[in-house]
This record gives sequence, C-alpha cells and structure tokens, in this order.
Amino acid sequence: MVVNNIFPAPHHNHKNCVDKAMENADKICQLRGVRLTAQRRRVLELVWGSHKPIGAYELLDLLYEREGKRPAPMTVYRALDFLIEQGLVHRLASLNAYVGSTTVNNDHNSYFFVCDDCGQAAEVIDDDVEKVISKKADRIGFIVNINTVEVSGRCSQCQDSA
Amino acid sequence: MVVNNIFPAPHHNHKNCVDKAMENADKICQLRGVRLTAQRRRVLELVWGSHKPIGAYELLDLLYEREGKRPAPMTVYRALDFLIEQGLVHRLASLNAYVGSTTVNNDHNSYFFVCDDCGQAAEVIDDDVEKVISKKADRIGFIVNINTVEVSGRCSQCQDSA
DNA sequence: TTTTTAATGTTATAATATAACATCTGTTAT
DNA sequence: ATAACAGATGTTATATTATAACATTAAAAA
Repeated sequence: MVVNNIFPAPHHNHKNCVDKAMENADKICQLRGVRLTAQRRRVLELVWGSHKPIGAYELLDLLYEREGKRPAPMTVYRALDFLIEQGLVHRLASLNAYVGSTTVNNDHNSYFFVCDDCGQAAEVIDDDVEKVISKKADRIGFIVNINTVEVSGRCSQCQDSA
Repeated sequence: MVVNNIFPAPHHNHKNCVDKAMENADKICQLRGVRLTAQRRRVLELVWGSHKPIGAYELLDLLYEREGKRPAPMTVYRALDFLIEQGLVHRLASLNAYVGSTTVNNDHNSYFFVCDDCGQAAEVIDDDVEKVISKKADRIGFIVNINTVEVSGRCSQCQDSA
C-alpha cells in the first residue's frame, strides 16, 4: 500500500513550488553572503519551472525563448555550477540533467527516484541508505565523499494511468 | 578497523584477473548462445586490462595502439552495448566510464565504491542497500527498475599512502 | 576613488554518444 | 552446396554535453 507518494500530483499548481523555492534561495544566499545574481536566479527559476530534470541545453533554449537571445553554454553551466555548489540544484548523473533541490539547508542525505515514464524525479530524505552504505564503507576502510544514488523505475501515478 | 578491503592490491598480477574474466565471459556467452566476437572480446579485454573505469574514447586510443588503426567510435560503443547487455561490463554514470563486472551470473545487486584518488572502482555485492531502497520505494509506490549507486571517496590504500 | 575580486561575455574546442545506411559474415533452411 | 536471412561490422556524419582560455564589466573592499 502506498503510504506516501512523493511525486508531485500531475496538475498541482507548480508556480507555488517555484515561488517558494525562489524565496528560499534568496534567503539562503543572503544568509551565506553569496550573490544570487539575475542570471543565476533566472536559471534557478527555469530549473524549478520544469517539472522534471532539465538539461543544460534545454535551459539555453528556454533562455532564448524568454530573453530573445541565446546565451553561450558557459553562461548556463556557470550558473548551474554556482547553484549546485550552494545545494540549490542537483545534477542527476544518470540523466545529465538538473533538478531543483528540495533539501537545501538540511544536512540529511538525499537521493532520487526517477520515473522512466513521466520523467519526474523525486528527492528523498532518508538516512537509511546512507547508513547502510557507510557501514559497508567502514568495513572496507573507505572514506565516503559523495553518494550518487539514483533509482529509476515507475512512479505510482504512471502505474495507475497504465 | 578494516575487515576486508575490496580494492585490488596496488601491484597484484592483474593479468590473472583479466584471463579469468575472459574465460568466464567465453563460458557465459556460449551458454547463452550469444557471440563474443573478436571485436567484443578485444574491447572486453581492454576494459578489464585497465585497473580503473575506462572511457570509450580511451578504448579507441588503446585499440589504435594495439591494432594500428583507430576504429570509429560506433565500433566501441556497439561492443560496449553488447557487453553491458550481457552484464559483462558496467557503465558508471558518474564517470562516463566502463568497468568489467565481477558479478556476472549473480542475481544479487551490486554497487560501486570509486576512489577519487587512485581512480579505481570496486564493485560490491550487498543486498542491504537494495533492500533499504526497495523498502522506501514500496512506501511511495515506486516500482524499481535500476539502482544507480556510485559512492565516491577515498580507498584505504590511498589513505595509507597519504 | 583606486584597487581588486567576482561575475559575465565571447570564441573556440573538448569529450561523450548516436543516427543512418552500406557491406560483410556467419547461420539456417532448402 | 547454396540461397536467403539475420546479425555484426564498416563508414560517414552529426548530436549532445561540457570545458578552456582570455577579454570585459560590475560590484565590493580598501
């Protein structure tokens, strides 16, 4: 039985999510004394605006649509670098795509469920996976730096609409 | 305390590993009625020959060294596709690189520890991670297809030689 | 206001991966 | 044996993702 689906409902008002994320990002950057410049803000908005992980070149296309001119790839990659550094965005290695972080200023570990069908990604906070990994790591004398955990499959909504 | 380091010793005789892997691959392909052709065999040998995950274009370079002419990328990618399909090789998404599988014909789940320092990757068979993930997946009604679990950090040997 | 640091612009190119179609080779059926 | 077929390889072109290097501008600090 599905206790708690964490994938966003198909027709929820995503603008709210974006707005909240942007407010939060502003707050965090101010707190940290780093600059969420216009460019970075634009990119973060677009990343959040997409309901699924979005590629760097898709972001370029969207910037083109929005601003009338297509910036160089560097522009987007630099913004993404900053956002990732600040934990505002995650990169999904299995997709070469970027997604807004729902866990900023949260020192718990998170990982991702990615639906092969609708393409959405859900970030999960769950220390259990990290615990198991670090237990194993201890046993082999490995010092963990970064856990890349990306689980592909089918979300409950897509199963229902099969 | 390090109970069991699974990273290969720095100066072990790697040729043995390769030979065994190749024998095993021959056996498996025969059993399955699929063809481990000369090309595929060459690529598998080179993947295994590298003591760390190797990129597709590095493989091309090696093929050039070995055969005197550089094949087209397709050649290598096609061989890799086959090898991955047969579970003889894994692709590490976090590195865009390929590594010989130590767990062919083993239905247990495996994942990777990757040393940022020496670059080596160790494949671990350990159902615990998979169990934790699938428990979480159940709770959110997610049907798991593939687990991408790649843990970066520092292996015990590299810590010793710090 | 200088000076110096951080951010952005710009051009070029690296690195990874796939599409599409032609040809060859090994296997199966006749 | 040989025709027919399927699978594997060859070949050319191109898509996709990402970074390097250096010039310029804008913002913060001295």
